[in-house]
Amino acid sequence: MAATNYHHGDLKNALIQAGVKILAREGVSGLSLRKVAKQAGVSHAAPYSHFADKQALIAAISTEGFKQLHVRIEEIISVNKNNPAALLVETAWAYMQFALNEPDRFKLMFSSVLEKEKEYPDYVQYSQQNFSQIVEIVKICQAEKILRTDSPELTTVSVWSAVHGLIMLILEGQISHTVLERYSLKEILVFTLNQITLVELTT
Amino acid sequence: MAATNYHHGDLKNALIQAGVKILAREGVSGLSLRKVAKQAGVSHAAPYSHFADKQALIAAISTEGFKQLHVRIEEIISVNKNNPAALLVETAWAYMQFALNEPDRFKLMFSSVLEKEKEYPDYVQYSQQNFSQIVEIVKICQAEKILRTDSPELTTVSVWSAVHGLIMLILEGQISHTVLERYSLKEILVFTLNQITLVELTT
DNA sequence: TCGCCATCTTGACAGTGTCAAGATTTGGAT
DNA sequence: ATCCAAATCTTGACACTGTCAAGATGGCGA
Repeated sequence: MAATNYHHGDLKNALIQAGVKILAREGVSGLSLRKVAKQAGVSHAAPYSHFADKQALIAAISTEGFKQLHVRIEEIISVNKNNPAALLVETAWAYMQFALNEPDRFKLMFSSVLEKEKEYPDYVQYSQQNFSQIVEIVKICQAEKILRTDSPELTTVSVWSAVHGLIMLILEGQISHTVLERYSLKEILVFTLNQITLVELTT
Repeated sequence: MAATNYHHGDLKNALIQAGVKILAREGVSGLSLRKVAKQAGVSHAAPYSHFADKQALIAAISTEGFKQLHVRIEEIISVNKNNPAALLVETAWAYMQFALNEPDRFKLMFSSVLEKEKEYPDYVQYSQQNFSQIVEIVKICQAEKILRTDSPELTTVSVWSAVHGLIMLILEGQISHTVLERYSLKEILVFTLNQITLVELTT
C-alpha cells in the first residue's frame, strides 16, 4: 500500500501512473519502458516482473483509462437518469473532455496502438464495459423517442462513431479554423449528435 | 523511370512502395526504415537521401494513399453525379473498402501515427483535398435535400465522423459478432448513414 | 575531359525491447 | 524464531532501431 517502499511498494500501479505522466509529457512516441522504469525509480528491466512486455503495459494504461471513464459516466447516468437528452449530451461530452485532457492516452485507448488487444483480458473486459454503458444509454434514449428504434446495437454504433469520429478530427486539427471560431466544441458536439437524434438537443 | 537501376532509379517511389508492402505484411509496428531500405535493395541509410526522417517517409506513404483515394472518389463522383444518394453511399463504401484492403495503411493515414503532420506540406495538401471532396459531396446532397442544410461544414464533419468512426470500430473488432452475422458491412454502413440522412438510402 | 552535385554506402552512436542470471526481500510453514 | 520458496528487483547482455558524419560512386553540364 505504501507508495514509496524502496524494494516493495505496489510498483505495478506506480508504473502505470508513470506511463500516464510520460504520455502527457512526451506523447505516444515518447513512451518507452525504460523511461517508465526510470520515472518510477526502478531499474530498466523491473517492469518485466509485472508486465509481460511493452504491449501489456500499454494495455494496463488503457484499461485504467477505461475504468476512469466508466465511473465518470456512471455518475452522469445517475444524475441524468430522468433526462435522456441531457444524458446523451453529457456522456458524449465526458468522452470529449477526456480526449482533450489526455489526448495521447485517448489515442492509446482508441487508435489501435495496442496491436494484439484480445490477449489482454482486462483490456477487453473494461473496453466492452464502456461500450455496454453506451448501449444502455442508447436504449434509454430510444425508449424516450430521442433516437430511432430500428436496431439498438447499430444505433449504438452510429452514436459511438459520431462522437469518436468528431473527437479524432478535433485531435488531429482537421476542424477548420472558421468553424472553431464560430462554435464552441460542445456546440459542435451537440450539432453532430443532432444529426442523429429525432429531437433537437441543446448545450 | 526504370525501376531497377542499381545506382539511380527513382528510389523515392521505390521506398514508398516498399513501405506499403511491409505495412501490409507486418503492420504498423513492423515498419522500420531499415526494413524498407532492405526491401528496396539499398543500404540502411539510403532513405536519408530522400526523406528527412522516418516521419517523412510515413507522411509520404500516407500522402500516396490520399492520392489513390482521391482519384477513386473522383471516379465515383463522375459516375454518380446525377444520383446524390448513391454518390454518398459509394463514396463512404470506397473509404471502407480502402480501410479493409489496407488496414494498417489506413491507420497510418487517419490514426495520428504521424505526429507533427503540419511539417509535411504534401500530406496537409492531399489530406485536405480529400476532405474538400467530401464537402463537395455533402453540398450536392444538401441541394437535393438528402442531408440537413443547417451548416455544410458541420454536416461534413458529421458524415466524416460517422464513416470513420464506424471503420475504426470494425478494424478494432469492436462490432459484435451477432451484428456481423446478421448484416453485411455495406448494410451496416448504409444503416449508419441513414441515421444522418433525411431520406432512406439503400445498398 | 573535368569537376560538381546528387546519390548511395559504410561505420558509428545512443536508445529501445527483451531475456538470462543473479541478488534481495517477503511471507508463511515449521 | 528460523528457514525456505516464491516474488521482486538489478545487472549485464543482445539484436534491432533511428540518425548522423564521412567517404565512395556515378551522371551531367561546362
